[in-house]
Formats: sequence, C-alpha cells, structure tokens
Amino acid sequence: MTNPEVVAILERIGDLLEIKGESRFKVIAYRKAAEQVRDLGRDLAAVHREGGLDAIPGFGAAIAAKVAELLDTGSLGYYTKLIEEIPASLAELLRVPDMGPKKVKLLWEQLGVVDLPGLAAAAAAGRLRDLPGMGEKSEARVLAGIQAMATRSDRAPLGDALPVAEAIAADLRALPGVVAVEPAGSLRRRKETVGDLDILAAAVDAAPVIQAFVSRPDVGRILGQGPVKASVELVTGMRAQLWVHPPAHFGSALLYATGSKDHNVALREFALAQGLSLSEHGLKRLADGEEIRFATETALYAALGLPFIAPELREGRGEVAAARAGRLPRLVESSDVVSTLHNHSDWSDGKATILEMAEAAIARGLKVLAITDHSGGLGITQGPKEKDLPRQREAVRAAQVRLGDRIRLLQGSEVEIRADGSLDFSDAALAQLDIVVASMHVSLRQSRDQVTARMLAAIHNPHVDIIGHPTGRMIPDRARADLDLDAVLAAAATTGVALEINANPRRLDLSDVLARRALEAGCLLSINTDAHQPDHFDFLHFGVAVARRAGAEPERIINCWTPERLLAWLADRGRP
DNA sequence: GCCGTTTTCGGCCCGACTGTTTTCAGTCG
Repeated sequence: MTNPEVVAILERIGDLLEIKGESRFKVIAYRKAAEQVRDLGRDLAAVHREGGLDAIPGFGAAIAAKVAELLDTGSLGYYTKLIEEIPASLAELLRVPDMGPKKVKLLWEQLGVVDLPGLAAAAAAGRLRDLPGMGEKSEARVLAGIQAMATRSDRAPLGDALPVAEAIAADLRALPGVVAVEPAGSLRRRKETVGDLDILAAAVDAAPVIQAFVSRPDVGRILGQGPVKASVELVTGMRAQLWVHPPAHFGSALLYATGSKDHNVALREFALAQGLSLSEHGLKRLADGEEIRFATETALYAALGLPFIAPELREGRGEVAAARAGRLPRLVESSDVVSTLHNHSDWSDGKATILEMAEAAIARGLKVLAITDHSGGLGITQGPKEKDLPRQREAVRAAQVRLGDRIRLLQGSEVEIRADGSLDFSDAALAQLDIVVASMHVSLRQSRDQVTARMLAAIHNPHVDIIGHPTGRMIPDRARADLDLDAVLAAAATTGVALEINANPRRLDLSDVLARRALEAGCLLSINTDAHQPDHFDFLHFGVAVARRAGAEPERIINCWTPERLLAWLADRGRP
C-alpha cells in the first residue's frame, strides 16, 4: 500500500465521519493524519517497519493502529464497516461547491442520493427545492456547482498563478484610496501549486475596490460579493478572491489571508493561551475586551512574543513552537545566491551565446556562472560530444577574457545518466571539466530498482558534483521517477554530491518536502535556474522559495558560498 | 481522535457571505 493510497483512505474516513455527524474533532484528526502522510516525503511502509508510525505528528494510538493494519494487510476493518454503513461515494458529493456534510446527509436520507449522477438527476428534476433549508436558488447552485466541477481547472502551477495575481494586484494598487495590495494565501507561501488566488487590499473605503475587482474584464462570473470580500471566477477558470481591510488592520488581515489555515489555528490557540483572541481584525484581550490593531505582521507576531515567521514556513508544522523557542532557521534569500551552476547555451538547446548568458548573469549580480550544456548523447539537444569539449573549453576561455573579473565562468556539462546507468562522457573527459551536473531525461519510468541503481551509480561517480532535477517530476502532470529516496539521500550525504533544487517553475525538483528531507539526511543542496535563455535567470526566486519552505539556511546551499569557497570545494572533489 | 509551560481529561479558531429564514444554519477560507 502506497502513501497516496493511505492518504485517500484517511481522507475518505474523515469525509464519511463528517457526513455521519461524528465529532468534528475526530474528523479533523483523520484529515490531519492524511495531511501528514501526504507531506511525509518518505515511504510510510518504511517508517512502519522501523516502528515509527506513532512518532508522526497527528498519529495517536488509534490512527497508528489503523494505518499499521492497512500497511500490513492491505485493508482496514474499521473502514470496511464504515462503508457498509455509509456509501463511500457520498464523499465525492463534498467536492461540489456549496455542498457540505449536512446537505449531503440530508440528500442521502431524504432522497436516497448517493453519488454525483444521482445528485445531478435529483437537482434537474427539481427535487432539491422542497428539502428543509433549501430552495430554488440552492438547487440552481448545486447544478451550477456540478457543471463547474467538470470544467474547473485544477490547482494551477505557481509559475502560472503568480503573474495573474500580480497583474490583479498592480491594477488594484493604482486605484485611488488604496494603500497596499498583497497577493496572499498559498501563493504568498509559495506552494508549488495554487488553488484560488487570494488577494488582500488595504483601503479606508472598501466598496470601490470591491467593485473594481468584480468588474475586471477577465472576470467570468462573480461567485460572491459583500462589503469586505468578493470572490470571482476568471475566464481562465481560475478563482480569485479579494479582502479589503482598513490600513490599520493590514497586519492581522494579511496574516489571516496568508494562512495556512493550520498556521492560523496554531497561532490563535497560542494567543488564547495568553488570554488573547486573534482574528483578521487584530487581537482582543479577553479580560477587558480591549481591541489591539496591527498595521504590520511583524508587530502582531511581536505582540504575541514571537519573531516574524516567514510565509513559506507557515504550514502548521511546528513553526509556532519553533518561533517561540527561538529555533527558526535563518532562511536563505535570493540575495544570498551568488552562483548559478546549471545553465545552457547555444552549444546545446540554449537560446543564447555563452557571452549573452554571462551578461545576463552579471546583470543579476551573480559572481559564478557554469555553462553546463547537455551531453551529446541526449540527441535532441544537439549538445557537444566528447570530442567537442576541448573546443567548447576554448570558447568559455575566450568569453572569460572578454568578461574579465566581472564574473567567473566554469565549463561544465549536464551529463546524461543513460538508461543503463553509465554516464554519457568517459571519466577522462569528465575529469577535464570544471563542474559536472548529472541528470536523467530518459527512461524515467524504469522500475524502482533500475532507476535507483542508475542514480546511485551517478552519485558514486567521483567526477559528479551535482545531481540535476533529481526526481524528474514535472508540474503539474509528470510524476517523479520511482526512486528509493532513502538510498539516494544517504548516498548523496556520504559522497558530498549536492542535490539540485531546480528553480524552473515546471520542475521545482527537489520539492520542498524532499529538500527538507535531504537536509535532514545531511545533504548539500544546489539551487539552479537551469537557464536556457537569459530571462530564465529570473526563475531563481522560485528555487529559493522551495529552499525556504524546506527550512534551508545558506550554509547548506553551495550557490550561497563565496566563489573562493565554491572553487575550493570543487578542487577538493578533484577538479582541475 | 489528538494532546499537554493551565490540562492524562477537557479542551480543541474566528469571521464573512448566502439563502432560507424572521434569528439562523450551512459553507467556506
């Protein structure tokens, strides 16, 4: 039984218990456990073999026993009994917008509706409007919701969502009376995919801002509109919502809108323990009802006795406790990154010359640029063959002469890890290069044993310095290779090979979860844009965001080292 | 069902919006 299968069952149990009307805290417990497994970054079965299930946060005696049963036997008696009592298909009804557990239960008990087609039929036949608490509008909403489900786009990649949100924010900022606008939500936390766009504005008079938002030409329909918030569906299918708060509240409002929900809950509980009630409007002292407002998040955290917690860490994974204990990491920032070590030029599938790439890197303040064109064996990119490397070395040297000391160029390669586990260049050729990134682009669907053996062979090759986009996943639709990550991370940690966080928003590989695990395993990381043209260097912040979500400090990221230290590290690894 | 700087039992966030209601329940974030 795989992690996603366990997640699905835990979530399903939570859904069914909610419909059944069980204690909401029990429901939350199952959902939290599911969330933990989703973000575990490890094979749950392996954790179970080590006897570590009950060490997972949110796993108590009851859930640990149930998950153990699932992993051991492939089934769960508790779940089997549950779905005899409540049709499992009812859970899918919760996905319909505006359908919650109470309505699902009502429909099931009163009309015998058990699945989506049944719901659609009942709504179309006009049988919903006579149920208690429902009417014609509710019925129409259900029908519209089912239709929206069919067409509604899934979570959007961060790289697609960010420009849309920033465009909306820029338009709102230009309105008279608007003091500030910030994209918030999962976007501000830099999750790799984003559901809805959450945008927060500060203005004394909310009405004109709300009106401007819902009147945008790219709005397909208005989903809701009130005096302080509105939500819309854009013509692209993406959803966006806007809150407008007075500037004096902006700190607490931004905190609220940024989330995550779990972070907010943890913070509100922490506030309550101090006799303070926290909402988007600020803090309220329970003793005397006095309200305290905050124009900035920093001031609000300070009032709770906490340092500022970076949005990327606000996932409800213990960051509030860490902040309280003074154990927050000094997170890497884009300005810490001085080297870019995986980049392409027109020597393979890049769109620019070495010199053009160097000028672009200099313009962004970088001090070291490695040109790592694809090895010729990856035919489609027309990269240099082994015999071409000396000629490319001359080209890099010539460019270096032109550039002087404005930037340090390295001649490297993104050498292909072939399907049989060998590398595309001989050891002798690799030994002549300044830096070597080894990556897989082919045969990613091999068996776990095969693909892991290939990766381990590359990591153990003494001429390899970095593993590029280690898992091969693409956002949103290509799953990662089926690697034994425990083995890969252990090998990288012992050999000192750095694992890449590829900053291309379609890759973000390693992911935040795996990068965190790599750090725990003792690995070095390398954030690279994998630039194929000059403006790709602007992807850097995406990679930095992944590292920040992983809790990475600059010390563990080789791109943050001074050029001298980086070159010394390469020399230690046997570089010329 | 989980969890602990107040608790091993009794807690477990807070408010906006909608639709159906004459004061609230359900849903959402």
